[in-house]
Order: sequence, then C-alpha cells, then structure tokens
Amino acid sequence: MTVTIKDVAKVAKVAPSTVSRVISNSPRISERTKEKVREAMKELGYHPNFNARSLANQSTKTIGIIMPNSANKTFQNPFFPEVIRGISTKAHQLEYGLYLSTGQSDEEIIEEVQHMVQGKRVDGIILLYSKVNDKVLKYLHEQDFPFTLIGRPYDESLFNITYVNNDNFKAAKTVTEYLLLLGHKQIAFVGGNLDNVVTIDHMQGYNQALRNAGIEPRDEYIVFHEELQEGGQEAVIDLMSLTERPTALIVADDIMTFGVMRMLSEMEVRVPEDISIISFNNVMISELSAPPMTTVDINIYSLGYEAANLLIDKILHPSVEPKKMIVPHKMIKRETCRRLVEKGGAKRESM
Amino acid sequence: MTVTIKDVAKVAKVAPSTVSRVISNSPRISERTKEKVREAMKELGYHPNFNARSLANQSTKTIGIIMPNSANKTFQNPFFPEVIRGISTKAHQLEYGLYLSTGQSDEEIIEEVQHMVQGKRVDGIILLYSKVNDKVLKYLHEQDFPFTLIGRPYDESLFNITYVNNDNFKAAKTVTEYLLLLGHKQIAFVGGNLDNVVTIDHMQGYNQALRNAGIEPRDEYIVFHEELQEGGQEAVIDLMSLTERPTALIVADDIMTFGVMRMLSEMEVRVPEDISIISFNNVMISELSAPPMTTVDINIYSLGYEAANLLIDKILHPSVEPKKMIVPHKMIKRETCRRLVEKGGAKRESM
DNA sequence: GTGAAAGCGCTAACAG
DNA sequence: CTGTTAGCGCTTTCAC
Repeated sequence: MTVTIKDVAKVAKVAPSTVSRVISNSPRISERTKEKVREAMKELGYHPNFNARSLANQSTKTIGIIMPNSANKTFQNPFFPEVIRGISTKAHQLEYGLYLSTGQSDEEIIEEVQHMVQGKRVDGIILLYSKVNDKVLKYLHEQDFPFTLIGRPYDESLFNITYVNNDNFKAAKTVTEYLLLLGHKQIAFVGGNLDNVVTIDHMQGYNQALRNAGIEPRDEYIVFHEELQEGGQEAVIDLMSLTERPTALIVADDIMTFGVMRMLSEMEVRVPEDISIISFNNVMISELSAPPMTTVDINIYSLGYEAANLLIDKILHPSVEPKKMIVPHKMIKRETCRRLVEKGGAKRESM
Repeated sequence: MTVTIKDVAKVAKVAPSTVSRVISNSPRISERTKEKVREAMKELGYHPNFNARSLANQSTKTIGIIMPNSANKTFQNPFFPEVIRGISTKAHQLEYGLYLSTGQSDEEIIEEVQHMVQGKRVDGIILLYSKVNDKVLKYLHEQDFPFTLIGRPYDESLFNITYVNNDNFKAAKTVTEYLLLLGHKQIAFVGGNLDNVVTIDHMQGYNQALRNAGIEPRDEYIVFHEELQEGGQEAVIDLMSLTERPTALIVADDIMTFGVMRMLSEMEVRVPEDISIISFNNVMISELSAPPMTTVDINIYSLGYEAANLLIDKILHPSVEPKKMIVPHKMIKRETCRRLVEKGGAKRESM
C-alpha cells in the first residue's frame, strides 16, 4: 500500500535504480526518462522513505539538539526557543531535521546522547549549554562524533573542538567598567550556577575590571544561584542584608533580573535611584521590565544559526580542523543604570 | 567497522535472529543464551542501528512536534519550552524521541509535515497551536495519520479528532465575572490573533459573562493584536485613547501583559489603582512582573504531557475512537486586580 | 544512459 | 528454544 520506488519503476517502465537516480537528480539520466519517472511519481503520489534512505546512505540528515536537563528551571528560559530558532533556520536551509533530547537528569541525557550517536539517529549534535566537567562533551569528543558546543569548553583537553560563543569575559568586564564609570564602587555580582562556564567567564571579567580600577573584589559581593527567579530573589536578600549594601548589581541573566527587580521592589529599593542593575542576554521580554532593563545583547539567534552552520560543515567535511567562532555582543542601555549620587546627594544624572 | 547484529551473533555463536530476539527481550529465548548474547554485545560495544530497526519495523518511535512558524514572535513565548517539557517527559518514559519542525512560514510547515508523514519519519504528530482553517490539521486528518492537537479544532468537519485543551471559554467567562464582581463595568478584552481558536473562545466567554450581567459588549473595548509585546503596547494606546477608558483589562497572554503593563507605566496609569489586569497562561516569569500579575494557570506542562499520552495511545491502538481531554485551569490571584473605586473615591479595597 | 543485483542492519515468518 | 531466509525501501557498484 505504501508506494515504493519499484512501483514507480513499473509505471515508468524503467528499473528501480533509474528511479533512484532521478531522485538524486543524477546527470547521467536523460531528460526524457527523468520526465517519465517524475510523472509516474506524481501519479502514484510517491514519497521517498526516510529510513530506507538513511540506512542505505549512512546519513540521516538530522541534527541532535541537547538541552540542559528539563527538570532544571533554566529549561524555561526564553533563551532556548531563540537559539533553536537560529539552529532551525540554518538547518531548514540545508534540509536538515532537528531531533530533540528529552532527558530529565544528567544520567538520562548522557544515555540518550549515546543512543543518538551509536544508533546513528543523527549526523551531528549541538550542545546547548556548556558546563564544567561535562560527560556529554567528553563522550562526544572521544567518539570523534561531529558536534558543536554553544559556549566554550572548560577542560584544557577539550580545547580543540568546534564551538560558538560570546566573549563573555569581555562583556562582563565592559559592563563592570561601565558601572565604575558611573561612579559605582560597590558593585555586586549575581551569577548563575558556578558549573556553567559562562558564569566563570563573567566573574573573571568582573574581577578583572575591578582590579584594574584598583578595587579588590569582595567575597560578600559575589553570589551564585542555580534557579533563575528564586535565585534572583535570594541573591537580593543576601546582598541587601549586608551593612555596606552594593549600589550596583551585575546579574547573570535577564530572567534572573526579573526576580531581582521583583524582590527589590518588595523591599522598596528603587531601581535605578537606589541601585543600578545590568544583566545579560537580552531575551525578548527583557525590554518589558519596569523599568526596562539595561542588558547585554548576546545575539542568541546567531549563536544558534552559526552553531548549525559550523556543525553541518563538520558533518560534510569531517577532517577539517575544528573551528571556533565568537558572536559579537552589544550593550543595550535602557533604564536600570544611573550615575551614583554622591553622599551629599547633589546631582542626579541618569544615563 | 560498525558492529552489527551479525558480529554479535558470531561472537555469541548464535544466529542473528537470536540476537534480535534478545534485543527485544523475547520470552522464548533461554536465560543462558540471553546472557551469552548480552555479554557479546558488551564486549563488542554493540548498539542497535535505529534506521535499520525503523525500516524493518515500520515504526520510528519518534513523535513530530509542529511549532507555529518560527518567523512569528509567539515562537519565543516561554509557553513552548514548557509544553515541550511536558511532551518530553511522557515521551521519554515510553522511549519515544522528539522530532522538531523547522519551518518559518506556513507553506514550509505544511511541506515539512508532508515529508514527515509520507517519509515515515515519525509515528505521530503533536500540533502545538490551533488556528482556524489550518491546512496542516486538515491534511493530517485526511491522511488518517495519528496526531493530537493542543487546543481544539475549529472546523466542524474536524471535530472528531484527538485533542487536549483547556476550557478557555469558561476561563474567560470566570475571569470576566471576577472583574464584574469587583465592580468593574468597563472591561476591555485584549486578544491575540483572531485566527487562533483560543482567542475566539476567550472572546466568547468574555461576551457571555458581560451579557449575563446585562452589559452589552462594546466594539471599542475589544482589540486584537498579533505580536505579543508590541501588540500589548499598541492595544493600550488604542484603549487609553477612548473617552471612556476601561477600568479593567483582560489580556490574552502573560507576555502580552508585560507589554501592556510597560506601556501603562509609561503613560503613568497605575496598576491596579487605575486599572485592573488579568491574563492567561501563568508562564514562569509571570509572577515576576511589577506588580505580580493575576492570571489563569492553564497547566501548560500537563497540556504537553497529556498530548503525548493521547498520541502514543493512538499510535499503539490506531482503531480506537479519538479522545478529547480538558486540562483544568485555575485563577492565580496576585496583585493586578482591585475593586473599582467609586467616583467619589472613598474606599480602596484591594483583592 | 540504463538495468541487475548486492547490501545497508534489522525483524519476523517459517521450520525444525 | 533456535536457525534459515526473505524482506523493509533505497543506493550503488558493475555490467552492458
């Protein structure tokens, strides 16, 4: 009942192999028979069977996407739809399909990845997160399976892989310098999970900027929290309980910033009058906070798009050297940062 | 170089078919040979080839997920990661994989769906959106291909399909009644795209509640906007330009509400003092608005989970009748609604 | 330019 | 309980 290549062959009065050649548009087939075959295909409503092709070809034309484990709240970050949109665009252009991981825990995920690669379910993999000592990364590298990482490898032994990242160190440094320029000296850093490489890079950029300005980073001003919203709220409590409250905050993620701002407003600390905030990512909703947040646009869409691009390249040319790519970031000034008002409180200049 | 069933067979000194039986854990194989075979598999590092299985089985153990076209901003709604998390959980339990659509336009999507089903790339499909006159829906139904819809069919001829939905009519009605109870009479409705069935249901619930209260719905109080954030903002401008401004707003979607609140605060209209707002979905961030929004929790995760559940059921038992399922919703009262203050402005009671 | 036939890796019907 | 064999639907040498 399913119409196969053979049926088409019969109707077109040619051999199955000829039909196959027409499908792949082989130049060694005459236009006349091509026409004949194509007609037969239309007539019968023929569609190539994907699994048969994959089996014969040893290629699936599909990309595996590994998300962080879905139990984690980060999963709901609008970051992901946006990277996927980027990946999706490139994939679609080159007629690749997307296969999604479903694991809820790290063990489930590594297992799944193994199934994907050993079972030849995908031609390559994109890792949507990068954390310290990641088993998945290590496994993929050992297997020499085509993959790209969004983020950067942490382990030295894994430096030589294909990845696309932002210059997160630089971004954090710039952002810190900006706050410094606005007169802030008590700048706190609210990071995400310390296992994420991006958190480490942010922190180092922050530290560097402070040191360059002759300010020694203070431990009490550096806090990390796993969960996005709750984390943001807890961080605020910790920070605002200090005798010397920070006058500015650098927050790891826009969603976390929502939590931070929420908590601050509950405590009746005004943004930016009492405290300045700057964060990272610039997801869709970040312009909708009250007040709209100043943040670093990391070009999420491009991260996805380029990751797909590099991956497909790797799939097609397995032997070429791994490529690294840095997607530019850009600070988006909105309304959560302001020049620090002097003790006396004379001028109030907003930036 | 890839290790196949034959290699295992050789090492274990059995026939390939026996190995196959061990894989599917057939009860007709003695424990002894099972052990022997399993050992050989470990030893060789054997992993079943997915495409070969799919081909022989006529089953892929994967579910296709059709998102709205990714060009659309709704794509970035945190709604999607959350439904997918639900789908993912069920799928993982039953060892199904997830295959994602990548189309950027409606044409691309319908094409993709056809490839998926005709090419036998997936065993079933979940539609993540439901809109009026949807070609995809129609096609799937014509083909009698297993699928479930998240939302409900609009076209009568398609009533008899499997779907999971909320009672959106009821939810909108309740919400309207709630505002009515708070003394509001000038209640506006800010809907999403009128092509979405959910918008229609919301509107009808709203209309019904008003009529029941003896209030004739006014055209000026009903606006629709496609885009989430911008839409929210435009809607506010339209509504606030009326001579008789509404005192309460029912907004289609939490993200849109962020846009609405942003615009309102720019216009220095205070929420909830000057205007009450209630919206739908209760996505993760909705509790982080300032003030935190009152909204209807539609249980997004369950929508996904149940959709996967019904779909897999359908895949396994194709002949059983289509099932419909209504996921309960629940109003989450937070801080954007308040009793209408009488003209004189005596009491101020918050709810 | 086109056909015949082997094979991708696995499953399942039929024997025994 | 286990082996033999014939496919699943397509690609790809190797002939002609």
